[in-house]
Amino acid sequence: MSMIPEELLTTFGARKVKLNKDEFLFAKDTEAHFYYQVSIGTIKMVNYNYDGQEFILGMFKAGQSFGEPPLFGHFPYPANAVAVEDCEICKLPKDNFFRLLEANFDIHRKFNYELSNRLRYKGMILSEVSSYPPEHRILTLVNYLKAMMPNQDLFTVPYTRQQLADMTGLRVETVIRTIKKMEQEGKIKLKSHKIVV
Amino acid sequence: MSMIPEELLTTFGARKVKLNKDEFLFAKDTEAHFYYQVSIGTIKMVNYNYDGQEFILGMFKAGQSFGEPPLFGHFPYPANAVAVEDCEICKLPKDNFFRLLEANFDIHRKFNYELSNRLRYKGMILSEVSSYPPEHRILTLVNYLKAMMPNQDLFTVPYTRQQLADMTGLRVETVIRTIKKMEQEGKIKLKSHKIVV
DNA sequence: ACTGCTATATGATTTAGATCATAAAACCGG
DNA sequence: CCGGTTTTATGATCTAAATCATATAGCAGT
Repeated sequence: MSMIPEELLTTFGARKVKLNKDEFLFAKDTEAHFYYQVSIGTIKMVNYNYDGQEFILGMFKAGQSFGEPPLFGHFPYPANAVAVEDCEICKLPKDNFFRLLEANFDIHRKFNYELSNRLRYKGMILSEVSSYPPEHRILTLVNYLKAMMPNQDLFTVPYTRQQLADMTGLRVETVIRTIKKMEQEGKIKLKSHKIVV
Repeated sequence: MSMIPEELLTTFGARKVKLNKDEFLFAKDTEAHFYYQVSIGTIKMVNYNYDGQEFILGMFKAGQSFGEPPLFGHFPYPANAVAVEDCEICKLPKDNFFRLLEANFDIHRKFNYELSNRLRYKGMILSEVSSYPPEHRILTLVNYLKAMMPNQDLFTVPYTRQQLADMTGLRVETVIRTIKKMEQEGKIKLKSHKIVV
């Protein structure tokens, strides 16, 4: 389930760091020195524009890694990593990470898989944001989120309307109104305000 | 310069296919069976929405590969591959491609690099499309395109206003007006209608 | 149960960019 | 050089979603 088993990370010299909600782990445009993997909590990769509007490029939960593209691609961080809730993160120095990869071909392959799937997500969202109305954007995102879940029965979207807005390039009010409308039209179901698919 | 040297591709059984301008190489939502690399011409990865509006997810020229994420990530094509001009494409069956990768660790690494950089591009465009006005979007795209060029002197943006619109989620008219305004304000230079940076 | 904070809700107003319509350049093949 | 296609250009109008302004509901901690 984990991108890299924690024991293996420890063997290669990983440390754990704790973050409080809303704390930054690293900032956009800085250099990447570590491999990171969520142990507990949720991390978001996020960009802020001039007037503080957020755009969430990805959400990462227990077992998932994030912020590796700058390690592979040799460029500064394209976004900020921020704790959505209190977190515990495994942190492995870059060099050790590459040593670990060399020694574990299967894991190296796993990163190809992971990066490709992130490209898929970004391409999908990009097509949505560029030319589809709010309803379509939200439905596409929700369906994707559900499809990502191993367990295929009822799935409750674990995000607030603000977060959904920040993931789809919409404003909160628009998301609130759109979700309400869709519920009234029977296009989606809500359970204590959360979308259930 | 090439993602994979053509001789090596040939050794592993690659064939060449020719495409006329506007011809499709593969369609969104179909299964991926081949590795593709541009030999001559330009391929665009593109999505069409209900009323035919395009969104260009990437442009690929001689030496560049495209459409590999579905091979690595085991999902159907998330977009269509269309010839922007007459093209010649190297085509290698999936299995042979993976055999080639196994035999060439350095090339495998190169794909990590390439995928990471595409993620960077998509993340950048995504942040732009979601919350920046036309002028900013166009400038960001243009600067990125220039930065990608090995030769760092004068760079002429090789795209039409329609293509720029399709890459930034804007409409042609908006791109035309914005470019004209930026030129008048001295923010960019034009040479026979093309942006020069 | 009360307080404070965060999330959801909803109406009124504004606006940037899409649309629509039409024209003039620029380019291209024969 | 001509006729056709593509690209660039520009004005007028429209509209969906952003913005602004409050309000209410929900929840977490004391």
